[in-house]
Amino acid sequence: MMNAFSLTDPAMSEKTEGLDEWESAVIDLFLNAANSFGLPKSYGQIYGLLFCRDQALAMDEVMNLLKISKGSASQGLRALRQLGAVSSNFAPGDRKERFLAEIRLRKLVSGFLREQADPHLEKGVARLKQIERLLAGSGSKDSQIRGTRRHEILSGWHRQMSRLLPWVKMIVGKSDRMPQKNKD
Amino acid sequence: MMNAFSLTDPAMSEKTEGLDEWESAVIDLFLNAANSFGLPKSYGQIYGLLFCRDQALAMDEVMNLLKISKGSASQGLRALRQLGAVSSNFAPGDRKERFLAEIRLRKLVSGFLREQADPHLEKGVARLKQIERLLAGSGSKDSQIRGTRRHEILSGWHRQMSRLLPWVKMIVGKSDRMPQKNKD
DNA sequence: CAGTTTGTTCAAAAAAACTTGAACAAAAGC
DNA sequence: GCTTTTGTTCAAGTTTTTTTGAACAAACTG
Repeated sequence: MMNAFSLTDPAMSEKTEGLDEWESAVIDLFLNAANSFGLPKSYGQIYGLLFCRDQALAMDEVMNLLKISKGSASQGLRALRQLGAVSSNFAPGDRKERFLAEIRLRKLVSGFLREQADPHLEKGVARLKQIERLLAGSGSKDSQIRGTRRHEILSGWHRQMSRLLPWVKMIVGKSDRMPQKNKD
Repeated sequence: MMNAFSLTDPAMSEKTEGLDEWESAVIDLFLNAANSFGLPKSYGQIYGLLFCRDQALAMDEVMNLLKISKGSASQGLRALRQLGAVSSNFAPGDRKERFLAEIRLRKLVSGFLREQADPHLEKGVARLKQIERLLAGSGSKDSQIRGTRRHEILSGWHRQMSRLLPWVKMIVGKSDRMPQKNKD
């Protein structure tokens, strides 16, 4: 139950034990991608590892392969599941929860938008209302007119962004299916 | 973090001297937005301030109104110009460079994508090539097959993201013009 | 039930990102 | 040329975010 395959060179196995070179490169790719999306590096590493594997991995395997702490693994896996980027199976007769990467881009994008973009749009509504409220307060007549214009501009932006998101999901959804395996 | 705006308290007006309440709220909105986009807070503040104003502001005015350092103001304004989010005019007979916010959403979005998304896509090509190279290296036959599949998936994602960006620019561009003034 | 395995939480440590301000350069005025 | 104004750079300081690991809880086992 411990490992899937043995390494050819025991001397090199200390550093990236259990990971092939290409896997390390993929993990590093996702590490950087996570950073760009404003997510912790460890989330990217975890996703990258699962992305490489056909078999679902348990938390301790993730910890050991990536050499990250229990806390990071636990929090990372939870957040990724929340984002819809990994799913978990409780294999029958096994106590461990095992994790698998979601590889359909459409799902990844829509999960990300749902968790990151949608909340911001909602908060935006509240902020616009607050600005509207403040407009009546202090300030010269001139400032109030200017403020009203700015409020209108921001409202327009908000409307446009709200319209954009469904399109993004749609466009990415098109032809999401990969050449080979279709796990849908 | 020293955010915020004083609510109806004249005693606190020292802090946000020169800013109306609604302006502070707008600046705070952009501060948060910048954070969400992975940009430093100060960039958001600077853009927010310029967004509020009809007149172009000089760097020292930005510094004083926002109470930020010279370094932040200088770097922030430069980065924002690079993003196409602010433009600068050298008023004739004036030594100071003065800055104005770009308020066309289309321009903001395309600038952001150009500076942030496009470079990542380019780097992605290089990374995919690197993975391809590593695939031939160490690893069992089984791992190589798996790696090849993953490489194909990533290539597909890359293609899709490349297709998406032009659409985003187009969709946001549509009806960018605001109800009132048309500055195009 | 006592012992073991599995997973969560959170305070403290470490790392990363941002801001500051003083030294420096560039250009204009005198 | 010398001084003043304007803007840049970057090392050091500050703040924020992320990671760690030990204590805790929950669930299974025998």
